[in-house]
Amino acid sequence: MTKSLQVTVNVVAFSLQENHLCVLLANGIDRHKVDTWQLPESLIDIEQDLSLEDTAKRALQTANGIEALYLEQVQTIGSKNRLPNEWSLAVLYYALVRNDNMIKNQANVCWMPVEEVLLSKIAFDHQALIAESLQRLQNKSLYTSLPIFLLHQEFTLTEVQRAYEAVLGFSVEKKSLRRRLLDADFLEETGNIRRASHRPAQLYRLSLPKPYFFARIIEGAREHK
Amino acid sequence: MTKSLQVTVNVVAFSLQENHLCVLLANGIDRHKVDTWQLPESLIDIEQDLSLEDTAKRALQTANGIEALYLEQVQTIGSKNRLPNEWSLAVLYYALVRNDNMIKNQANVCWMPVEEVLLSKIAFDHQALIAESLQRLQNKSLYTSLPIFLLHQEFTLTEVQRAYEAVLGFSVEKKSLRRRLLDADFLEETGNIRRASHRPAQLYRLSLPKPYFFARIIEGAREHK
DNA sequence: GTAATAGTGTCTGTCAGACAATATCGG
DNA sequence: CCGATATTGTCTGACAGACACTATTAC
Repeated sequence: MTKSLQVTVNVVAFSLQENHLCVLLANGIDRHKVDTWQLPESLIDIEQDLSLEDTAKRALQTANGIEALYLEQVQTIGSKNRLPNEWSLAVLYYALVRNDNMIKNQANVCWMPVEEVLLSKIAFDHQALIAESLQRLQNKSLYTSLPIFLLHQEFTLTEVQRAYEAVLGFSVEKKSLRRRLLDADFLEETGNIRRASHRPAQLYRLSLPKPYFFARIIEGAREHK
Repeated sequence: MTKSLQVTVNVVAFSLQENHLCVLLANGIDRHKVDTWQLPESLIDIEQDLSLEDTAKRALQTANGIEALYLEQVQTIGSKNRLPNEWSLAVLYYALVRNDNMIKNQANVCWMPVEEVLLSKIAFDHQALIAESLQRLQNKSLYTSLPIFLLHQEFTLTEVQRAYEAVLGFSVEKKSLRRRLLDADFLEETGNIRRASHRPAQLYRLSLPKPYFFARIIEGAREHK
């Protein structure tokens, strides 16, 4: 006889809140009882879900009614000791989410800054899952346009730079980034302009809803020899 | 009531046979009844396996008694329609295997060149799984030392070049590759020499059993403008 | 004008590709 | 010597980082 195996799908949803990269946590009782918070998750529903990605989307919906513009599978973790009682299997996804129209302050749900999450003891091994996802997002952001999926539909190049910086955790060189972005031909000017009490900025949008892959990575600041 | 879900672990094992990248297939009846061949697989054994990786290793063992020097999870595929009857879940790994001490011509097992596999109708959706794995291996080989894990413990730089070419499917520039390899400081000379009826070649080994990550990718031949 | 942010010019450094030249063996 | 493969020299080109400079707005 084989015991049946519990399979869950967990989603790490990232969004930007005031230039900080945040992660969606659910089911928390209290903002200060950190160990009650956990990642959104769903069990596979073999009647309802056509694919694993459906399950992941459902996990996001139940948590907050939000929709991901980008969803990527990270890894499947399975082991005897992951959860206290028995073998368990978790398929891990991460999602990139815009922070417009976002239901904030919904009960049992919060956006916690990643720096904070990585120092907190949240439920189960979910901190490790977040760390995995963050690392994947960071690596991939070095050679793709992924951080743009955290922005509104129209955005300035400076906002793109802020998004990269929030994701990567270090400052990126303005000119290099703009060169990459504009040379690559996946942005188009909307014709609109963002105004403030300084020089106005051109607004852009993505010409395709897919991430762009650059030929080289962002290298980061050069060491002074 | 929820029906229980079948979870298998499939492994795409790659090796080099005379400078051709090959994939391990199992359970075939006849070399020419292609649709009987399939990938090595195992069910998770919650008594025996401590982790998913254990299951993957067991899948390899049962198939051929071989051991992987490198094992990486690619993806988990789950959907209602993947297999004819019901929801199914497959955790996919790929493995890099040396072709020394390899049990060849074992019954029910064969190494099939990837070009051939990609044109054949093997069992289930296993061709797609192989295509996925190959793509991951190829992408990663552009910026890592992965192809070296297909070689013997001691190898010449020309053999490394052949391994890259077998994996990538295009020829790589000799000098560029040697520069990358030697500048990177993850190879050490063994002091031994491979002799033939021409200039002998220096033998190298990996100084660490981990893949090395280069800062840039192999770009491939430049287009003539 | 000033403050503030948007956007550009241009130099340097790194490293990949191209490809010719040289080195070292067996026979 | 020749044939074959190993190994090196060196030029070019693409593109990232550095950083100073100019541009345009609100006030």
